Amino acid sequence: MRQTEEKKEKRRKVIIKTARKVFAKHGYFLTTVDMIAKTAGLAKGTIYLYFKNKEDLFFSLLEEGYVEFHKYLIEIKEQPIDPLKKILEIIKLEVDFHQKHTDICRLFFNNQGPDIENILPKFREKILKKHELQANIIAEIIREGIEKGLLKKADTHKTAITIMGTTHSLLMSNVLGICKSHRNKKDDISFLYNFILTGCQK
Amino acid sequence: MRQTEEKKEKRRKVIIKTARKVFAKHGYFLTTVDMIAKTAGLAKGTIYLYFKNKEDLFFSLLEEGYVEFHKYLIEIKEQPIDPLKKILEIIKLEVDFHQKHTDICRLFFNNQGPDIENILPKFREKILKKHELQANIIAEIIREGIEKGLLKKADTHKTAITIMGTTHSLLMSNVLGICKSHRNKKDDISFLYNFILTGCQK
Amino acid sequence: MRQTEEKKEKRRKVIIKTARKVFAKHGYFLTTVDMIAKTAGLAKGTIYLYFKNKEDLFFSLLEEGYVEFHKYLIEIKEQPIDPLKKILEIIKLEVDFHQKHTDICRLFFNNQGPDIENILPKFREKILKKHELQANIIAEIIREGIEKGLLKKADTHKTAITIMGTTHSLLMSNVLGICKSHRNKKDDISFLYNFILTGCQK
Amino acid sequence: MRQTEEKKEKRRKVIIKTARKVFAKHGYFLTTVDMIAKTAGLAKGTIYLYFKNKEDLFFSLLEEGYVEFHKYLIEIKEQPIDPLKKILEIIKLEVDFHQKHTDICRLFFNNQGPDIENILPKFREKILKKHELQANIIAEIIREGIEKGLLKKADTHKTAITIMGTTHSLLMSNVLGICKSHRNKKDDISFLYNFILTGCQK
DNA sequence: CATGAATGAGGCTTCATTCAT
DNA sequence: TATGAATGAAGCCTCATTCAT
Repeated sequence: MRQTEEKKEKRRKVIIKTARKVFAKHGYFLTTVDMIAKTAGLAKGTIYLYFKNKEDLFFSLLEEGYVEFHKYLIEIKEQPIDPLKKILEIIKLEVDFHQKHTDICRLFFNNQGPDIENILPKFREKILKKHELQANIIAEIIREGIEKGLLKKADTHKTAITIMGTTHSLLMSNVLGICKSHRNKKDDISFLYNFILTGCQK
Repeated sequence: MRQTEEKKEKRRKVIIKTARKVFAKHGYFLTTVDMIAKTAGLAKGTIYLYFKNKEDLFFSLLEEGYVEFHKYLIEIKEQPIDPLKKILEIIKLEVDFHQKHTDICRLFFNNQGPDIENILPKFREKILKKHELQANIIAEIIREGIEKGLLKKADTHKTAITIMGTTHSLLMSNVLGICKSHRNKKDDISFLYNFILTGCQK
Repeated sequence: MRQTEEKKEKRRKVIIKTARKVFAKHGYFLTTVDMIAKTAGLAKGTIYLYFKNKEDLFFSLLEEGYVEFHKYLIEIKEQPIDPLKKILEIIKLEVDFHQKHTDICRLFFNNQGPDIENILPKFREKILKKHELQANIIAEIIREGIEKGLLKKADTHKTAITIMGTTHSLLMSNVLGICKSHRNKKDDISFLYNFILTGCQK
Repeated sequence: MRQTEEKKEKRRKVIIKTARKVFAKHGYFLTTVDMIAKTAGLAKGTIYLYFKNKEDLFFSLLEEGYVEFHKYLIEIKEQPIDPLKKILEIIKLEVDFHQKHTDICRLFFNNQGPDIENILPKFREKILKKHELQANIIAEIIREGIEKGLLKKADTHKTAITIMGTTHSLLMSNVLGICKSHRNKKDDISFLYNFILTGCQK
C-alpha cells in the first residue's frame, strides 16, 4: 500500500516534470495534453488520473516551483547575516534557480510572473498573490537594510520588485540569446550585485 | 482613388488599434478574430481583407508599436545631451509609453518581449531581433557614458538589458497592482533614475 | 435582410427536423452531433451556429413538439362541444399526432414523458412541468364531464393521466410491433374511446 | 467449493442490486461502471469478473426483473379464480411490484419497456419479446374472460397492452410527482380496477 | 469592398475495458 | 479472485479561415 502511494507520487512527479519542459518550450496554449502524455511515454487518459485537467496540471506545476523558491527565500531571510549579504544570496538563489529550472522560470518567474495572466486569466489572482509574497520577503530584507543604515531610504516594495525584475531580465536575456556576450554564472552574479547596490553611475 | 487608399489605411488603423486592446486584455490565444471584429464593429471577414490572418494582424500590431518606440529611442540617442540625461529621457520615454500604451506594453515590451515566444514561437526570431535593436541603442548610450567617464565600466549590453528590465518590471507591477503604494509618474521616474544610476546601497 | 432572417429560420427548422428523426431513432446518447449534421447535409460546426449545444438542440426540439401539441389541446378544450366529444377529439389528436410525429412522440410523449429524466436529468423539471400542463387541460375536461353528469366521479388528474397513458401505450405498441394484429387508425380510435369510456367489462 | 460458488452468486446479486439502483437513478448512459463499483464497495475490475461488460450487466438486471415478474404473472394466470379477479390480481401485482422495485420499473417496465430501445438499440428485440410474453399472458386471461362472457369482445392483445399502459402510467406519475393528490396503494388499485373494467363514463 | 454563414481540423475530456500485480 | 492504474477510442465543442452573396 505504502509502496503504491509512493509509485503514484513518483508518476505524478514525472508528469509534472515532463509538463514543465513541454509547457516551457511551447507555452501553455500550444502545448497539447497529448504532447505531454507522449513525451512522458503515457497515454492521454493517464494524465487525467493525476490531474483534473490541463489547467490543473499547469497550475500544480507552477505551484511546486513557487513553493520550492519560496522555501529558499525564507531560508535566506532568516539567516543571521547582514542585509547586503542577504541580497547577494537572493541574487545567487535566482541565478541558481534559473540555471537549474530554466524551464519553470520562463513560466512562473516571468517578469515577476504577472504576464501569465495573459496566458490564463483564471490564474491571475493566485499568481499575483504568490508574487506579492515573494516581493514582501525581499521588501522586509530591504527594510532591515534601511533600518541598519546600510541601504538608502526608499520605497521597500518598489525596490524589491525592481531587484527581482532586474535579475530576471538579465537571466532571461541570457537564455534567449539576446545579448551574445558569453557570460558565466559568477559574472552575472557580480554584475547584478554591483548594479543593484551601486547602479551604473561612476 | 487616393481617397479610397486613405480610407483603407484608416480602417486598417482602426483594426490594429482595436486588436491591440483586445489582445492586450485577453492575450493572443484567448482572443478570437470574432472578438476583434465585433469590438471594431466589423464583420469577421473584413479583418481578412486587411490582414492575411490572425498572426499577421498580431504581428503587424507589434511591429507598429516597435516602430513608434524605436523612433523615440533614436531621437533620444541623437539628442545633443549628455548620456546621463539620455538615460533619464529613456526612463521618461518608457514611463510615458507605458502610460499611453499600457495595452501594447503588456504585449511586446513584456520582459523585454522574449516571453512572447511562449505565445507564438513563430515570432521568436523577429521579436528577439527587435529587442536586440532596442538594447543596442541603449547599449550605445551606455558606451558613450562610459567613454565620457560618466558611467562605470561594465558590459554595455548587460547594462542596457538590465535597465530595460528594471524599468519594465516596476511599471508592470504598477499596472498589475502588486505593490499597492500609490505612485505617480514623477515618483516612478525619479525612483528608477536613482536606482539605475546609484543602486540601493547607502 | 428579412430574407436572410427567413433563411436562417428555415435552416433552423431543417436542423430540428433532422435532429428529431435521428434522436428518435437512436436516442439522445447514441446520437452524435455529427450524425445529425451529416444527415442534414451540414458540417458539425453549423449546428453550433443555431444551437448552443447538443442539449439545447434536443430541448428546443422537444419544446417545439410540446408547443404544437399543447396548441391543439387548448383548441379542443375550448370547442363548444360536450366533454365526451372532447375526449374523443383528444384521442383522435393523439392518434393523429402519433402518426404524423411518431419520432417526436417517442421522445417526449413517452409514458407522459417522465422517463426522459433518465436520459437527461437537467430536463426533468421542465419536462414534468409540460406534462403536468397537458394533464391539467385534460383534467379540466374531465371535471367538466363530471359536473355535467356525463362522467363518473373520480380523481380528475388520475383519470387524465390514465387516459394519456392508455392511449400512448397502445400507439407505441403499434409502432414497435409488439401486437401484430393489423390495425388502422379508425380501429384504434374506437377501441380507445370504448375502453376509456366503458372499460373492458361486459 | 460449494461455499465458493455460493459466495460468487452472492456477490453477483450484490452487484446486480447495486447496479439496479444506480441505473434507475441516472439512466443507462449517465451511469458509469465506476459508479456501480464504488457504490457496491468493489473495484471496477471486479464487475468484469461477474459480467462481460456494462451491457451484459444491464441486461442481466433487466432479465432478473422480468423473470420475477413473469413468475408472478404465471401464478396469477393459473390460479383457479375467475378472470375478473385475475385482472385485479394483476393490478395488485403491478402496484406491489412498482412499490417494491420502483427502480427497476423505471428501467424495464417503462411504457411496457419498448422505449428502452431508445436507450440501447441492441436490447430492442430481446426486450420486445419479453413484453410480448407478458402481454400474451394477460391477453390469454382477457380471452378467458371474453369466453366466459365476463368481458366485452375486443382485441385481446390491444386490451392487454392497454391495461399494462394504464397501470404503469398512473404508477409512474405517482413516482414522478406529476399528480400531487396524495394517494395510497389501495386507492390506486381500486381506481385502476374500476377504470379498466368500467371506464370513466357514468 | 463588406458580410457572416459555413466549414472542419483539432483540442480537451470521459469512460468502458484490459491486465499486471 | 480482486484490484485499480493505464489505455485510447470517441464525443463535444471552438474558432481560424473561406466564399457566395
